[in-house]
Amino acid sequence: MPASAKANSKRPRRARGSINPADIVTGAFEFCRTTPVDEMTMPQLAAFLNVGVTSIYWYFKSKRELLDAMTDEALVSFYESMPPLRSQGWEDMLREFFVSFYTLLAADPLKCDLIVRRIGHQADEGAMRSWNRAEQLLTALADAGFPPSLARHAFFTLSIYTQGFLLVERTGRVSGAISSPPAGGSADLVAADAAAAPRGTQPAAGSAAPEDFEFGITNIIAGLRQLRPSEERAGAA
Amino acid sequence: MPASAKANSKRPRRARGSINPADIVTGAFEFCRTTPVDEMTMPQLAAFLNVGVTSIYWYFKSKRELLDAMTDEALVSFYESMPPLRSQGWEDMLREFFVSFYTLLAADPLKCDLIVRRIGHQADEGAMRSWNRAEQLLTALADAGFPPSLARHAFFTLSIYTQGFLLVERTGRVSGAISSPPAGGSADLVAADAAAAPRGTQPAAGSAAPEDFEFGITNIIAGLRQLRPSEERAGAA
DNA sequence: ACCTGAACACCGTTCAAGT
DNA sequence: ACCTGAACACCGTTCAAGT
Repeated sequence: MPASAKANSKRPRRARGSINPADIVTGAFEFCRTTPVDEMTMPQLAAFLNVGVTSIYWYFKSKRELLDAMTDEALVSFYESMPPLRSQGWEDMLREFFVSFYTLLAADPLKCDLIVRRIGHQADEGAMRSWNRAEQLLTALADAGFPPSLARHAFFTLSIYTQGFLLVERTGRVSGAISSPPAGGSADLVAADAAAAPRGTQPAAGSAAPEDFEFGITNIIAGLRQLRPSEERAGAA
Repeated sequence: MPASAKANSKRPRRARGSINPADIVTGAFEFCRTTPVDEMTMPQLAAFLNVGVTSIYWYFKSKRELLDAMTDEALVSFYESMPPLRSQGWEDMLREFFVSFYTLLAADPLKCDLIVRRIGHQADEGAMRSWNRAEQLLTALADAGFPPSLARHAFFTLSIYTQGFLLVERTGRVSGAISSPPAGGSADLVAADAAAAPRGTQPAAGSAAPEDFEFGITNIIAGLRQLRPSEERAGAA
């Protein structure tokens, strides 16, 4: 090939039906295997997909809309990959569910960013669909004697805790927060250390996270055990 | 004044000592009384402060550094505005502390954005300083028979829950999540509704938040009561 | 109908002055 | 030493074509 083919690109024009929304979203996910979503750029994505930037706007009328589509897909895939509940007792079911919840998202920064960190951008049309596992849980709680409102609160509390943990972990503020007494004896609730881990790469998931996460779950479930109406006279009436 | 003084601005050059980091940070806070931080722009801020954009870069070598400074100040001001603890028992102390925590940040979107939503950008030099209230709490827990590691976990769990709640609330995903049974009986953990509230303005803090928040605190504290080593033989040895 | 480059109004940041 | 406009390489988005 000639040595100095200056600006040799001029990508050929693509055929009429050669792109579609699904491909774009899929491509965006692939692109984000390399780059954090927050850094994904329309021109960059277009180059990656080998289309003109403006072509993307034919299918998504804004970047936000594209991110919404990605979030929808992330949610569906997330729900699908939640393993079915094996446990029988309500306590184990709750624990199992939220440990799966946490594990899945902690292992997938992109999904975590889309699902937990992204802001209330949408009504999550796609969310309601594949969402029956929660029902299962609520039912189990009802069977165990929890009144509906208490059951929902329980579910909500665990969900908030899980999301909070993922958030704080993802922002790298969690590494030695619990395990290591800060020598002088000082603790900090929002920014315990964040100095230990290297900062260049992905926040790098603080050290002892999984056990620390499970403690909170244990704690909340213990509380629910206590908050549950006593069962002695539950069967009657 | 003449009708068509086209581009009449040409702001006069400022004196040599007329800006300083403190003023810039203060100005930025003032600017954000009007605009969400995420939308604050260096040119906009400069215009608001009546300085050249580049002047800001003399004191802060990047926008990130400026935001860090803002976060530091937000943290200090946050700690200072935490009312002193009145309660005596460990349970009430914990509740009081985290309710204050929540109330303060829920009422101040800017501080919430800087402290909770911003990412692990720094070691929070300024945080460790005014941070003795947590000590107080840890001590109270120790006095109540909690081993140090358990006390820290307790504190951490409550803190994570609080931050998670603020996050989810700030992103507008919380409004009717608990109070209203979704008719069909479906619940969603990440995006319960988000469709009810108007979306244009600030996420508008979902309806029944405070009670919902306190439920989780009650729940976690109840769990701690159960997790605490039994006191019967605590005074001995 | 679908794909596209050029262009617009912005951004964060740097440079090379001005005082 | 401090303050500054012009300029740079980007961004998201729109426009006016091209096919």
